[in-house]
Amino acid sequence: MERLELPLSQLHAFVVLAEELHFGHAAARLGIAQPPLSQQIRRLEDKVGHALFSRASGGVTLTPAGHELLPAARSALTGLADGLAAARAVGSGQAGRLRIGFAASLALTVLPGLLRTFRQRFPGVHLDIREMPTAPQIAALHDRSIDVGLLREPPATEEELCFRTVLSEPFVAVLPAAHPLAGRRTVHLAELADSPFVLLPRAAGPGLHDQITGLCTAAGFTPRTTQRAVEWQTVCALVETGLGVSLAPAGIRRIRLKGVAFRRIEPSTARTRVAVAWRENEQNPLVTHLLAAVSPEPVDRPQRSSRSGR
Amino acid sequence: MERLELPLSQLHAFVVLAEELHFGHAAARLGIAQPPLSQQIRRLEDKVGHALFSRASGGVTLTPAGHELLPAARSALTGLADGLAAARAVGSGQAGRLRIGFAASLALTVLPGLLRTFRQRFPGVHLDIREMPTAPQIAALHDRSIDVGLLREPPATEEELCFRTVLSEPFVAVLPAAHPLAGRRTVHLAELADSPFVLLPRAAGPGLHDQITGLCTAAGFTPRTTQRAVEWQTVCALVETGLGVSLAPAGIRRIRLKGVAFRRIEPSTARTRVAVAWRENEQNPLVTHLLAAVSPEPVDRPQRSSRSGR
DNA sequence: ACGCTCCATACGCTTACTGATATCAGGTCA
DNA sequence: TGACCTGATATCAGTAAGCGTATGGAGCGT
Repeated sequence: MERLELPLSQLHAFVVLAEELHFGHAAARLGIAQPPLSQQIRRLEDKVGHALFSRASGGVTLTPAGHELLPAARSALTGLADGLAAARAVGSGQAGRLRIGFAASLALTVLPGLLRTFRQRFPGVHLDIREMPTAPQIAALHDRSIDVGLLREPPATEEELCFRTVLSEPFVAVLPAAHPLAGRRTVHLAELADSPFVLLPRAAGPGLHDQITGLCTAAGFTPRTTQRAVEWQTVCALVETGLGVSLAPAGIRRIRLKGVAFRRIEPSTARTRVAVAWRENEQNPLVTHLLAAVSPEPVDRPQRSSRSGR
Repeated sequence: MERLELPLSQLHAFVVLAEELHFGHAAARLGIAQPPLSQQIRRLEDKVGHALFSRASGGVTLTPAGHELLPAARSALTGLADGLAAARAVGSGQAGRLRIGFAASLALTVLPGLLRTFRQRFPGVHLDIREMPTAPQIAALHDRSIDVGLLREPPATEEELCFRTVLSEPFVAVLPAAHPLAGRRTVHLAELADSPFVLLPRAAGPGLHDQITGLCTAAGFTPRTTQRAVEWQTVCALVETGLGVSLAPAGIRRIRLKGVAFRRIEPSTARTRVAVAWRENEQNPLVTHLLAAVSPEPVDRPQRSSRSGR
């Protein structure tokens, strides 16, 4: 690609003149006087090395060379304008692509609302949503295969990544309706020591799993896991059939099953944190927009609930 | 199409930097120092309104906006370079299209050589060759449906058209080998008065037809046309079978048939002129090139045969 | 801590593009 | 022939882009 010194204004003048075939009218359309237009065309012709217009008496005409250049000039101008507009749209976050990883346990709680909010605000953005456990999310953020992660129990410190807590959920006990404790409003964790547990496989979310078993250990027992399921809905279904009890983030209440009761846990200090994660120095403005969408205060509401975490 | 002030040099710098992802290397490839390159990119980013590169430590990267702009910039640059090259080619007459009309009687004489010469010199040019009588050629030149005409007996004066005589051909008598005059080297026109004539229909070339009959009239007789044929080859074939004699431009000798003899005519001043015709103020350089190709002196031969006509 | 790489910034200079006004030249038409 | 429209030319000035050299500052490795 050799050096081509060529102001686009000249191409623009050329295209307009090719359309008008009249120097005066073209100059008026360009908002300049006629002599400058003559100069523009002349300069362009000098660069091409041949006449682009024939100024014979009786009217201005395109020469064959001009006819040849016209489509290239036109497509360059429009293509460039479009490309510029597209780049601006992407740059301002009105368009583009955002790849989001999310923990399975959030599919029913924070994720739907977040997506709805974001899609409303940025309809032009293509969202790539993929379910993945916390650790793979961290890895995916590092190798740039996702842009934002929605995960539980963020690691305290991670190089080049930022985290922000979105939600701090208490735990609830998941009990079959027939369970003796289901009549109570609050359940002490230790009271579940003898019940068989239904949990997610540890691999599906090691952080949350370890936290749950850690809570049990703190309450003085080791949970006896009789059954595992890969989704919370299945867990609830299994609990409903009386296969056992479970311990889950409060967001799970969204799953409404008749034979299942959700009860508050003591000690109530046990909480699981949901966080968004992203790369430091992220250049994609969509990430910033998503962070705004995920924040507890919607942008369009003036009030400040002062619940923002950092 | 709004005003977009955007030097192509910046786009070029952008594309090169996007390929190199290294300011120093890109600047070297562009043949400038590094600071100017930084300025170029910065100016372009200012115009776009967003960063196109991420200059994080560890390397330069394209931002999503830059990624969006890159293909548009690339295609604009290459498209423009191609368009410019094509326009130059057309402008210099190395490419393009040339529409040529030719009289039927030239199909075997000047036309083949002319086309061969021109094709050799300008292989990139597309030639549109169409057979048409003289008068339609004049009309076609006026309404711009052909660019060059090859015709016989050009009108003495014609508005906005130029003519140049290419060839001044004597006439020859076309005789069957068995004809009593075939043994002579030269034939007096009047001697053909009693022979039936084979001619082309007048409509196929009124100028030449009228000249032939005019010659006969000048020699004191009116040719008795017993047969007409639309091509000179057919005329010769008919002559060969003894159906009659004919009068034709000397170029017809190219048609070699055993039973046909071509003999010089007296008076030898009778000649038919072949001319090229083109529009005054023609902007297509191919026309000029064709005129050069049609001229008696080939450009690459230093010798001058001084036969050029005007 | 030092030096190295890499990019950004500051400064000064030159170029040339861009625009306007005024004027000229060629053609057409009344 | 003179009014008029066409586009070209001449001249001038303002602006901005382009370059180079010199320098600054951040990050990284030894």
